[in-house]
Amino acid sequence: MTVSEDGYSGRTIRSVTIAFNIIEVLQERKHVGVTELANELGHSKSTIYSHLQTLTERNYLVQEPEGYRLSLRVLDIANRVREQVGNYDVITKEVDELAETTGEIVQFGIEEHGMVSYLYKAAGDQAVETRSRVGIQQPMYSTSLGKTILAFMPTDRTASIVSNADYEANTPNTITEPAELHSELDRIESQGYGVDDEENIQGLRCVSAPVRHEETVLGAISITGPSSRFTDDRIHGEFADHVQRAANVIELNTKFSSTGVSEFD
Amino acid sequence: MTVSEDGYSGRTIRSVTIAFNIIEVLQERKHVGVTELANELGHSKSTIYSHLQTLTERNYLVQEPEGYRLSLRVLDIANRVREQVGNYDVITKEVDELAETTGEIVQFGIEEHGMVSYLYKAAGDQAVETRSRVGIQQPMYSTSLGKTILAFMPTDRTASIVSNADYEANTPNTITEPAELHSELDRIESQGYGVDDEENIQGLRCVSAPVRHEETVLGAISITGPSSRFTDDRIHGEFADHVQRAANVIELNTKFSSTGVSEFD
DNA sequence: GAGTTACGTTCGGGTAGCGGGAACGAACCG
DNA sequence: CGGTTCGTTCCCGCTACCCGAACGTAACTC
Repeated sequence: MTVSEDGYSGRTIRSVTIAFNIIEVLQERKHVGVTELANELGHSKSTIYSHLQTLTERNYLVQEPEGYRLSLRVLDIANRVREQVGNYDVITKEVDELAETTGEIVQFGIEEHGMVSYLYKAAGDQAVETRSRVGIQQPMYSTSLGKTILAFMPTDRTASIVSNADYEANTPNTITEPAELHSELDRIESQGYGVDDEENIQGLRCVSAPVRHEETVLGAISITGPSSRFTDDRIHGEFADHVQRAANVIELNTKFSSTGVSEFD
Repeated sequence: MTVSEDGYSGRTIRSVTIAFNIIEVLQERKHVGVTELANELGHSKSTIYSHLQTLTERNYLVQEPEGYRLSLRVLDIANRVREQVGNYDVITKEVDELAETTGEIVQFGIEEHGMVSYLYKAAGDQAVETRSRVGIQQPMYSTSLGKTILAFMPTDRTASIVSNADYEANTPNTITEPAELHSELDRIESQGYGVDDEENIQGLRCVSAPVRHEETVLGAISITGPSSRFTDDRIHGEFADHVQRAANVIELNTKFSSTGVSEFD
């Protein structure tokens, strides 16, 4: 199968766009009414109404006296998605344990669409706030998870992502040059783990280790915390050890539950 | 706001239907290709292709060499939905504890669309298999959760659901008569908990208690297990106590996080 | 209780946005 | 190298969709 490069020429379907606009508003606010949505999304009430009917009939929405709201159906889909990803149970176990022992934020991320998506997150008792949340995306080049995944991907995929990213400096430390990124990736590949030194958020440092499978990476696990607690010594010492050990456990326990048979030549 | 009765006259939108058909196929199988989907759903490849583009652009799908797959974005939506429901954390805590102490299946359900939707489920170490799963729906009249919720709802809503349900006997014990159901609901209301005596699945019995808030019900919590272990004595004794206590804890901890202000007359 | 406002819902028409079919290019096979 | 199968593209025609306007109803005001 061929995977098209970026730049969508295929048409995007208007009605579907509207439907998901509605769903995204409903993510933010629990109950929304027809008129409210119509104003917000710039469509007529009748249009919105038809969409709401469709979504309700399909059981993605529920109509209540206060307005429409997302139904629990989404939870079912989410569970299926979790099941589809490598060994979700092992991942949560390792992440939870690491969060408990270190007291910091521990996350597991995978690559999607040239960005990092967070699959699971646990916060230890000293954990600071971050902008990440399960299911959302962040750039590859400015996070330790992203860089670590990039470093262990097949080289062509890495190259494609590195060259197609639009770099934006979140902090003075953010890497915004493909060349610089490539050499950073080489360093990560040889040392076996990646570090984010306030490149994504000022004051926060992270360490990540990859979970590898055959020729590619399933994802990576990271510890995040304030620079005050994340000294060079600890980062390259205990923290690097921790993430690498956890990544290893996940690797060993992950009987890659892919449906597709891996193709050998 | 007026809430329309069943019987959709509003139009349902074809493209949205197709989009969700795709998503539902992707729930079952991790990776699916264009041609495969086109055949399965009875549309041309170009149609499917446009939809896939739209969904991918919106980040609900990811394109991989093996085909398209659902992205982690869904997990974010699911988390939001959980946050929107009353106090999710308390509910999981109580359900987990009850599953641990009893060893059986414990579930929390709410009413949606005249059916029971499962919000959370935990299995104790002796737990048997059931057909329920988080996010899916089951009839109100044949489950203890459903009957219990019905019993404590505002009477007009109860009446509407009871009369609009299409009754189907899953087992010889299933209640299929509105009149009979109403008297069962009265019994549940007066005794404070509901029982399912092999009405939904042969060999399984359940006990449920309602979580009430002001004039209505937020949901109900239930214990499920094999009739062999669920004798009349235990059901009306320890099990009824357990669910009622847990429901009570949830009630007390639930600062109803509704956005809408409840209307008093 | 009339008048007002705001809501969800219904209906029909005109148009552009979709769905279909066919063709292209790229992999992969023997 | 011919055959197959995949994803992708393109264009044409029709229909399904979006809009606007009207309706019904609940709630609130004075």
